[in-house]
Amino acid sequence: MDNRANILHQALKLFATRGYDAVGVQEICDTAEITKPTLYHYFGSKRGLMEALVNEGCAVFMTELASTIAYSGDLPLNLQKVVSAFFGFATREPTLYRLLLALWFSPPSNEAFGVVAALHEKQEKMVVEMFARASDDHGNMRGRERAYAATFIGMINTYIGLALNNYLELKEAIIYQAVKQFSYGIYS
Amino acid sequence: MDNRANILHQALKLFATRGYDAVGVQEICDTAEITKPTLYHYFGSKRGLMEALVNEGCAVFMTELASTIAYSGDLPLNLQKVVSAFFGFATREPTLYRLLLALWFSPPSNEAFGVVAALHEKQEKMVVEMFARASDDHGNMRGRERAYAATFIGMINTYIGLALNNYLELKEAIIYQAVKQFSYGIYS
DNA sequence: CAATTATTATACCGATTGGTATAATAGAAC
DNA sequence: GTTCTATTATACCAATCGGTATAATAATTG
Repeated sequence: MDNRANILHQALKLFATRGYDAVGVQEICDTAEITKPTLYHYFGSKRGLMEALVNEGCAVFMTELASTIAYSGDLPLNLQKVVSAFFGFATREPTLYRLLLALWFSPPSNEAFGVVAALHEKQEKMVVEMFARASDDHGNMRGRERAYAATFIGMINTYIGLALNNYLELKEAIIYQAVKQFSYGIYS
Repeated sequence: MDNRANILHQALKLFATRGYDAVGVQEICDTAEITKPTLYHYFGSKRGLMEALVNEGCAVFMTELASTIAYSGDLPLNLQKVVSAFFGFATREPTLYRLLLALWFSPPSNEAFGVVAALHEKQEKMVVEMFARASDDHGNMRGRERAYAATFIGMINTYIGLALNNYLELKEAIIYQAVKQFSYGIYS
């Protein structure tokens, strides 16, 4: 048995369903059928466990996202690729994404917030950069790159949140709808 | 000094900035300069304190919201009124709204989630009802009232979340933008 | 003033929090 | 067979968790 992977797996389930603060280290150990020193041997601290969880779980998606933001001269196509990458990740890893969403809206002073804050900063920087390059073709966008990026990511997360609560499915049609809807806000 | 009101005030600040789970009852008492039996005399439990906080803080807004959903025959006007009510509430009570947002995305098994779940259900029911009446005039909407309501509220909360993090200001123009943006998703 | 009521302070409850010191055990290399 | 290293188990730490029993105090009423 791979204890490390098992700890990560059980911790993710517990954190996602009950919250980072509400789950104690002891409970994680009991669920994974190991003891506390074992957990601390692998991760050093509860926060270290959380960091491993988030970073290793998002690594593939982050490189995937990086490749979608290269501006191609066709902004709608870029937007569509970004939305598709987010939706795909949320579909593949719904439990992890639920945890990320909860932490994103948790108070900044919360220990677990710091872990995902860096992640979201990277995401935002990527999307900001995409809009910055697009504003070479669309001059009226210049100066609003940051607001656009935040609104765009916010809308994506709204759709994902609804999907996680079974209000809708993240099918192809929703991708187009999201892009169109957002684009309308820009070109208005 | 009104101890009850003071406890509510201090608890709101602590919960909003550090999270419901992360704040202990003792800390609330210390901040409000009272003792634990006093707090339990007024609110019975930590959850009871939370309920009083949310219910009393949202009472005015909820009745306000109820008056905006009476369908007037002009859907865009209705949508605008609803958005305006939400934005107004979030502007008047940013700390409370930050707390509500965090709890809305917290795991359902979390104690504090239950407190706001009822509130959000009421909000959703109101908006669903509005869309249901509007679908008498707009037949192509029928059957999607619940999805529309969730998307609409989700978009509103996205804008409020961005405003709370200083990405934008909830001015009049944003209300129109939100309504237009959402409407475009419907009539597409 | 005496009696009643509302509110408060002190001290405590068992359980749990994140984290660790120490030593026993398992496996591999020589 | 012995030594070395990686991993594990037992037991513990002070601090805090939500909640409460008991009794002193303050304000109100008769």
